[in-house]
This record gives sequence, C-alpha cells and structure tokens, in this order.
Amino acid sequence: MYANEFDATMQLIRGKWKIRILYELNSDQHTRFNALQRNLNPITHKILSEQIQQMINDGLVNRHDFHEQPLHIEYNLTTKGESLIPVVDAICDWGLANIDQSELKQTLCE
Amino acid sequence: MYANEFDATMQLIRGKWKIRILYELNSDQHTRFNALQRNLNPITHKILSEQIQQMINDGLVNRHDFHEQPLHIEYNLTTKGESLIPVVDAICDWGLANIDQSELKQTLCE
DNA sequence: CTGTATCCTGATAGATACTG
DNA sequence: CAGTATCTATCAGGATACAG
Repeated sequence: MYANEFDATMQLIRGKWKIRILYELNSDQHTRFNALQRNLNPITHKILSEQIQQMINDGLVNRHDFHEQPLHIEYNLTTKGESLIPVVDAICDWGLANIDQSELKQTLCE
Repeated sequence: MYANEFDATMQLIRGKWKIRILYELNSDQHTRFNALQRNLNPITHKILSEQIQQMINDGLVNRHDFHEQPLHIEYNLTTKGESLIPVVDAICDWGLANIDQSELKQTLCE
C-alpha cells in the first residue's frame, strides 16, 4: 500500500543503485550478476543482490536461469521496467539543466 | 556534491513531503506555514519546517517575510521550483498508469 | 504564528563471512 | 558464479517540548 502514485513510483526507483541498474540493463539486455557488480563498482555483493531482488518483485526486472553449471543467470528489463526509462531520463535531464556541473561527480545521461 | 545528475534531482524531491509541498505551493502562491500544515495533515510541525528549509536552501522555494506582528510569512515557488512540476507530473503519470489503483491510499494528480 | 532543540525509532546501506 | 546471514553505521522521519 502506497501513500499515492508519486510515492508508489518513487518506491521502485528510490534505492541508491536502482537507476544505475536500470540503465545497465537497458544498455545490455543480457547482463549477468558479476558484470553488473563490476560496472556498478563499488557496489557490495549483498546490496546488489537485494536491489535486484526488489526490482524483480516490483516487476521491473526479469531473471533468466540457464540451468548451467557453473551457474549462468541473466537479468533483463521487463516491459514495465523499460517504460520507466523515459521517466528516469526526464529526471536526469532536469538535473543536467538545473544543477551546476561542478556539483556532480559523474553524469549518467547525455 | 552529488553522485550524478539523477541523484542530484532526487535529493531535492526525495523527502516524504516535498512533492506535496511543491503541489500545494504551485496551486497557491501565497501560502503560509499554518495553511501548509493544515493541508498536509498529519505532517509534524518540525518536519514541515525542516523540509521547507531544505527546499529554500535548494532554491526551490522562496520565503517572504512581511515583517508584521503577529508574524506573517508566505512561501512560494521559485522559477526553479516551478520547472520541477512537469518532472514530478511525469513521475505521477507513470504511477497512475502502472500501479494498481487499489494499492494507492490517495491520488495527487489527475 | 513561526521556528528550533532533544530524544527515539525504523529503514537503508555497507563490511564481512559463509553456502551451494 | 550467484545468493544469504550477521552485525554495524547512518540517516530520515516523528513525538514532544521550548522560544522568539
């Protein structure tokens, strides 16, 4: 149960790393756990695991198990997850337009 | 210093009540502290004070002191604050389109 | 009417180690 | 390679009381 539609949306993207994950999966639809962790350095193993799990529960991410040994699992965005990209882009665009660049450690978009 | 442009924007709107405040000030550009607290019930006095203060520091809200006795202070959105409205609307729209209505206690937009 | 100070609690994130 | 369990640190939000 969410307070309102804004809160509901925010819950899904609030996590410190979720947008990064969203963008990673958007640019490569066959991403494995370790690849994510490498690209999102310095994210912790446990945190990445938690955030992905939440995104799966929220229906944003899909988990595909190849049932191979050694384990081979790929993550990709669901349609719902993809539909979130334009919204996130809008947030980024506003940030680029209104926040002084010197205040940013790095940029995601553009 | 923000991690990136997304984080920077999120910092400004992340607070539990900031969007509500944003919408309140957007619908009435001459809002006083007490009016805000009434409309945002059950927000705490202290929390409202903190959130407004942060929004002033972030350049989203303007504080106009009429120097009257008893105290008379009005808050309104700055241009920067107003420019945030479309972004917030986009987030709400996505929520309305993708979250089951039965999961929402109330709705802000529409 | 508007604002601040104290204290408390719950959620989030991170360090580290362990399992199949 | 992928995932879980513990323990700890930090912070946002809130109850309450006090102040100009």
